[in-house]
Amino acid sequence: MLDKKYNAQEKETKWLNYWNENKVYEFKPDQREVFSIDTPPPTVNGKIHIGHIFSYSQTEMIARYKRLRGYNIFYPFGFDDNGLPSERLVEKEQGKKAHEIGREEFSKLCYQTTDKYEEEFQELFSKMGVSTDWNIHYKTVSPSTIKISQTSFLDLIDKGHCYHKESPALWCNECLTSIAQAELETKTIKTTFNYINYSTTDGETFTIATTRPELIPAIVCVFVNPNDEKHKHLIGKTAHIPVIDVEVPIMADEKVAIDKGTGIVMCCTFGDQTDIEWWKKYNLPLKYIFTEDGKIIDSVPNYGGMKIKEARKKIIEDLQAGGYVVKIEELEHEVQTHERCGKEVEYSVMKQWFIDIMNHKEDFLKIGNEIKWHPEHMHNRYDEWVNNVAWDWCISRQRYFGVPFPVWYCKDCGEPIFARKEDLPVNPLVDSPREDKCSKCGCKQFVPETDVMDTWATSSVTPLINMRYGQDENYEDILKPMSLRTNASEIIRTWDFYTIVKSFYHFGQRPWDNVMISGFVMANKGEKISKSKGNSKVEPIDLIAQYSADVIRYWAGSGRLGTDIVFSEETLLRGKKLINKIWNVSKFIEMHLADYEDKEFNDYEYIDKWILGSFQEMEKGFIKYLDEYEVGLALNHLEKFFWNFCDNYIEIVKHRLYRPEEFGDIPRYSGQKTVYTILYKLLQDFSIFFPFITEEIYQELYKDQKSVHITEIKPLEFNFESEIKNGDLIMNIISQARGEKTINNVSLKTPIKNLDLRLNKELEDAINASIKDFKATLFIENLNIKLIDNDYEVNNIELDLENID
RNA sequence: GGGCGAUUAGCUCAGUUGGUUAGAGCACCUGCCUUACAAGCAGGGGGUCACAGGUUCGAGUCCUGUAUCGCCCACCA
Repeated sequence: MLDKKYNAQEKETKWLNYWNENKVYEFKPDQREVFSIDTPPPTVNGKIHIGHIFSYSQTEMIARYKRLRGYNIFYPFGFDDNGLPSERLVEKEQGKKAHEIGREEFSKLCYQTTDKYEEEFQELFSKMGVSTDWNIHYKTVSPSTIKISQTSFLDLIDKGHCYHKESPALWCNECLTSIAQAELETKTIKTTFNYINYSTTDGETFTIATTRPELIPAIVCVFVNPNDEKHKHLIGKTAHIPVIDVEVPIMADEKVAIDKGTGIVMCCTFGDQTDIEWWKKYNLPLKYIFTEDGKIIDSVPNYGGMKIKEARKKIIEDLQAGGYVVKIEELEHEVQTHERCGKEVEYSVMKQWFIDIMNHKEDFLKIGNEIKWHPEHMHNRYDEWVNNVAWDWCISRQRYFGVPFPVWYCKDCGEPIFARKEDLPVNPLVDSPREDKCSKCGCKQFVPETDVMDTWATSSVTPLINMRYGQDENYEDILKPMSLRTNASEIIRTWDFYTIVKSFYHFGQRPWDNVMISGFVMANKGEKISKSKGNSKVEPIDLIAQYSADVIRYWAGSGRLGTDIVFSEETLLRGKKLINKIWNVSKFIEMHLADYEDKEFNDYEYIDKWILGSFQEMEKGFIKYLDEYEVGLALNHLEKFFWNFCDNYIEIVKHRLYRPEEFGDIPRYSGQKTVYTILYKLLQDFSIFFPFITEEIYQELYKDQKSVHITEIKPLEFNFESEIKNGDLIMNIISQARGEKTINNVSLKTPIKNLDLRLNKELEDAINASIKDFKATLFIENLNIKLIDNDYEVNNIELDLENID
């Protein structure tokens, strides 16, 4: 027997244990077709917020749907624990910087800390009912994944897509590491626009505006646009730079915008990306003036040793003292910052490992076209990024906690010596190469690579991790490509893009067939939830305790795919009501199935045909939405049917179920068979969204399988078009008659003394076919029907106001 | 500045390929203790579908422009 009230806390724990013990979500290859999901390994940085719950729930619903459609589900879960986010977490918890702790000790702390949080993460996601097989879960920094990342690196080396080169790279002088273009975040800051006078060696004065006067010591050239009538006469002359007292050439380049600033630009190595382009294009000298931790190098007179911002202040003062400053404007502009720490980025020049992006953009676009994007317009985001990406992918990080490069260098000639694939994983700081001398110069001493790989370099191999790439027992056949990748739109440019890059280089093919992109959770309309704003008012764990996982999932499963959603207590309340209703109607149905035996039956009552046919139609649409990954629309569609089922169908059939002596045993059985069939299917469909309460009801009433979650959705195959159409019209008439009672402020049980209807022939037949149900539902004493051509008219309702019980 | 998306009831959102009178939940108002459920049921009020043009017999839906918001990118002269 179902309990009078549903106790979510108790039942959710119960079914979690049950699923675990019975290995309901276990993946084992068999004859069934595999549906595989490449789900994002959350970054282990201490917090799972409601945004994670939102997007992971949507994926998980797809897993459940496909499982019910008979697929063998490969749905692993991972944690992205390597790299900067983990390091920053540990630094924060320890109150010390990594270099103060020491490399070995720091790594140990990183492992401990991420382990601790991963346990919490796993518990939280389990509580949400995520139907993953925890036996195939992974971490991006375990020995086996390090092996795969290193194998991937060596494979790209072998294929010539990865190179080591001294080249300008984006540099964060807070994190003390190089970073990739994809890790940039733009930020608006207030600064000053400084108009500074320079002169040519033949005495002409001209003005350049700059926000970064501290770069003046790095100036190598001045550019004007060759079409700039006002300034083109300066081309070819030599400029004298005050304060640092050097002379540089004035050159022409079309990239100079005539209407920006004064139309004259100083090129410093390196102030921005254009500087780097010009440096390469015109073979300009290199004047690198910053230290890696954000100071001016000592060899710069007057400013050496100062922090960048101090130097900026000082040099403006010096220029003002010399009378070179024309004016200073306040300016708000956008600068590029490192997304992990928010500090402005600089450029550095050092040897780094790069993966070739620029030579294969066409291939990456082609693969983007082969993948189905849901919603479709997200494909544009990808194309836009690939078209605009301007750098090869720098994968070296001068950090500690990550996948080491399996590389040593010859002490004499610098030639890299790679580990052998069969020896992986290796840590060059601890292990030695097998070779005893450099193949190039014969030197016998080696220097280990101290850099580690970028987080994305390792998380972009999740499909490889999933397929156990390069291992003896692997799933390469099954998972090339995987069925589905899911993530939020902000990491299309990183995780999706880099995974495509790697898949293309390793296998020459797409990593997945489908990509499903979720929206963001907004704190309020137009305000994204973010840690910096601290506007995530709700903790997932508290919400589960307060509302239950099923209810949270209702909220997470609402709305359109790829569309932002506002966190809404109202939606939670709506879910709570829906779940309550599912419970109550199940209790009702259970009550009337006490003597029920399921058997072949075809003699359905008219109204039963109506609801069975309606369900069949509804489920068609439901399946269509889910096949398009629109979980929210599917749920909406199902919910709408469900309330109709409760408020209309159940209200009609209850008379027949309660009083067989009046309606007959066969009509009662028809009703029983109908509610039995529909509740079973409703439980299946709802189980995608509410895995807990549906399991509780299923186990109590049906239990033809170990779990509702491994049953199979088999669409009904009735032919009840006419019953659906006319049944809906009958509902309209019932609604109108009920309205009449409400308007008269009387109970719906009030008898109707006389009801005069005008109906067309088809509808008259329908009402005659369901006459007992119809009269019982409305408590009709006399029914008079006249034929007309239109659908129907309710001509007269006469209530029996004296005979109210 | 570029790309993509959004803008529908007081609030949160649906509205498939253009087709009667634009829907739901919450909130509000009025009834109803009805042998599952008052966390319920039956009704009601509330919308110039962001704005301005256009295409069409017909536009919330298609086209153009504008505004506001969001995400991504570019802008450090």
